[in-house]
Amino acid sequence: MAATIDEVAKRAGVSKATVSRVLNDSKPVREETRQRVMKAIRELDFKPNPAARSLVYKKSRTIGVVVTDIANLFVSVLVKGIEEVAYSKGYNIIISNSHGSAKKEFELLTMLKDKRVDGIVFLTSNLLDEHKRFFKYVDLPIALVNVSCNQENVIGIMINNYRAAYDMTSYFLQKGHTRVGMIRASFLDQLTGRDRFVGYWQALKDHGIKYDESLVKEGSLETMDGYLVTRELLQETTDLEALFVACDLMAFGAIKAIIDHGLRVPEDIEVAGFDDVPMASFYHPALTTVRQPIEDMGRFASNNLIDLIEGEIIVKWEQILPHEIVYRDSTNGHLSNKGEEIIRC
Amino acid sequence: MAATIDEVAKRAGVSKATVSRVLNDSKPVREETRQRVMKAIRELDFKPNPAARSLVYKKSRTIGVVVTDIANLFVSVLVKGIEEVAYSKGYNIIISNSHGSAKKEFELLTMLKDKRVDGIVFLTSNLLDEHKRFFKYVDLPIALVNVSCNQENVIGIMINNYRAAYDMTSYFLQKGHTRVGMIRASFLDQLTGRDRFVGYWQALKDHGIKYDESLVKEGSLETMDGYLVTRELLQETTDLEALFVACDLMAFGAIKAIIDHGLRVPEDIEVAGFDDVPMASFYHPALTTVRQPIEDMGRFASNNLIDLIEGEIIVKWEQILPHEIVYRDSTNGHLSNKGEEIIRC
DNA sequence: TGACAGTGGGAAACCGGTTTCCTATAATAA
DNA sequence: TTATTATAGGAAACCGGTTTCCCACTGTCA
Repeated sequence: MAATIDEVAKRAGVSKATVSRVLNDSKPVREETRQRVMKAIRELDFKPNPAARSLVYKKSRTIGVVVTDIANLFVSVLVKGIEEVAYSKGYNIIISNSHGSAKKEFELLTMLKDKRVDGIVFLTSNLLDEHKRFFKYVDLPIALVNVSCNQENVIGIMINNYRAAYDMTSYFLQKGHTRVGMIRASFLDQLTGRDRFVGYWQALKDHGIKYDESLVKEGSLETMDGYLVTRELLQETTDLEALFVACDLMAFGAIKAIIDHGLRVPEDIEVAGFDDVPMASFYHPALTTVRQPIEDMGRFASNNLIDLIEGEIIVKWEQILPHEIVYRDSTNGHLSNKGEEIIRC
Repeated sequence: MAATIDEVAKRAGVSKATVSRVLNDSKPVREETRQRVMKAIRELDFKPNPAARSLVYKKSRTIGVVVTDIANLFVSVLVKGIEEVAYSKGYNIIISNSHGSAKKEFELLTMLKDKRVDGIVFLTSNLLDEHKRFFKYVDLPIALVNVSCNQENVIGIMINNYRAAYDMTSYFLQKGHTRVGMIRASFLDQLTGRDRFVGYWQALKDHGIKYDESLVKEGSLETMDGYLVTRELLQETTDLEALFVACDLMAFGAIKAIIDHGLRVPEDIEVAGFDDVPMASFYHPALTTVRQPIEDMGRFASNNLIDLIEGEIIVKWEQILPHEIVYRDSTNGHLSNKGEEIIRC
């Protein structure tokens, strides 16, 4: 259907080698000839077949993206950033969902390797040693989001999760709360989950508050789980003053659970989330949260990965992006209490 | 790096034609030979190069997905459905965002054609005649979501938007409300937007309520716009009793605006949305809404498109999926008032 | 005028598969 | 035993590009 280089060559009265030269200006071509070729290309609406090109170049100009669940707000915003940069650099992305299963993740990584993608952006909720071994096996440039992995050809993009959690918890403590709970990511989630939990733990310690295990619950990263787990927490505890939730989606569920339990946010219990997904400011009450530059994280992942693919020299194998804390109604605004306020960290 | 068919052939002591035959069992091969080849394939971890294959088959086993904004909840859930089916059938999807701009849409459709995708799933907020002409030009199987287009090689997947809007509006009217407003999709959005508006309009008419233009506002499909537009509406109107919003994301913004305006939902104003995005049941108050089977719509789009690509006979060029109405707190439950209740339509 | 370098462009090899065409051998029929 | 027919599998063409290799032609210098 589509025109081939041979047809262009014939129409322009040259060999296909010449057409190729014009296409990529890889070798000087006489101006008059170039014009003839260009004309033929235009007239036939010729576009080189990417499969044929990949075959010679041994590059597919495609990057694979493995995520836990594209329907998750954090993930889809991330993908948006990835896509934007990839597209602008002439790469395509192919997306696949692992549903958080490590088995599926390996399956997908293998599939992508077999599809000959040039590199992979990988978002997992739990980086295992097995993953690291696998990275060596697939032998492709890889960009990890939210995790780092000190390994050849693997770059990491993240924020300082520890610091963010520490600051958010400290904020509660500085307001004088002593019963501050946390909904953290379930145990499997080692990476960001652990850092955020440790930040919480350390802040308590530094403020001389004893860590109380009964105020900490674990959930997967979904709204439903935030709801269920918080309901449990409320049934077991009566003096909770503030709750730090490890991601916004769970925080929405947590707030809902608190209200359904007959308490008010922030009057009875203050709640803070993590991520600043697009909905956070429109939830009622508007959610105080740690703003991750999610879309930027996607852009960076894409950008650095493509640099790596194209053989640029990588100086920063680990990229820590700045985060902000956004104070909104769910914690009754900032200390100074002037409505939404953003603190850059 | 990766093994080629020649290496496999050499190792198995056969010609590459034979390896290919074993790979695709396209012609009988002696069992003993097949075993030898299989062994070589296993030992070299050989996977046929998809670029080389595409070149011969003139098929890329890739489908392009053009959406307005992947970070939108409706869209990402849709993509999830698309991906699931495509993956299970051995297709990859490549995603691109149009940001709702028709110019970008044409650019992307062209790009996908040039990339030699086998078909395209297309989600637009506004189907123009120019699009239809373009479909002819790209000459590829196309699946449209939320729109139909009576044209060769173009299939449509949608729900009965008119009916859903009609039912939802009637519900308000049956409760005795007479001042029922609507936030509809902005004018550009002809397709689903129009059907939903006409459903609202017709329901009013059938219940003998005069259509009042001042109760209808338009917004893009984002939360922020729902907020802004509702705020305007509230400033201009004092006797609003119920509000039907054309999509959940805008409905969240609308509820927020009502509360910020000092009124209560549902006590003062009842609000209903459209879509049933994952967050709807966890918003506070939980949102009454039309449940579109979004993920299923994605699955159907993917499935039917692949059938079309593979030359199956298509009987239903237009697929109307069933919708449901989910009654939740934002309208104070169903007529019978028994909490969340789902009516299948 | 002849030797030599520089330049434009064609022929052919190549990328890694699939498929057509054909031959050698085994199996069957006469 | 010979003629005929299947069957397995090799050689080569092909898909649509890029790149190497080489040659013809032009312009420069001796």
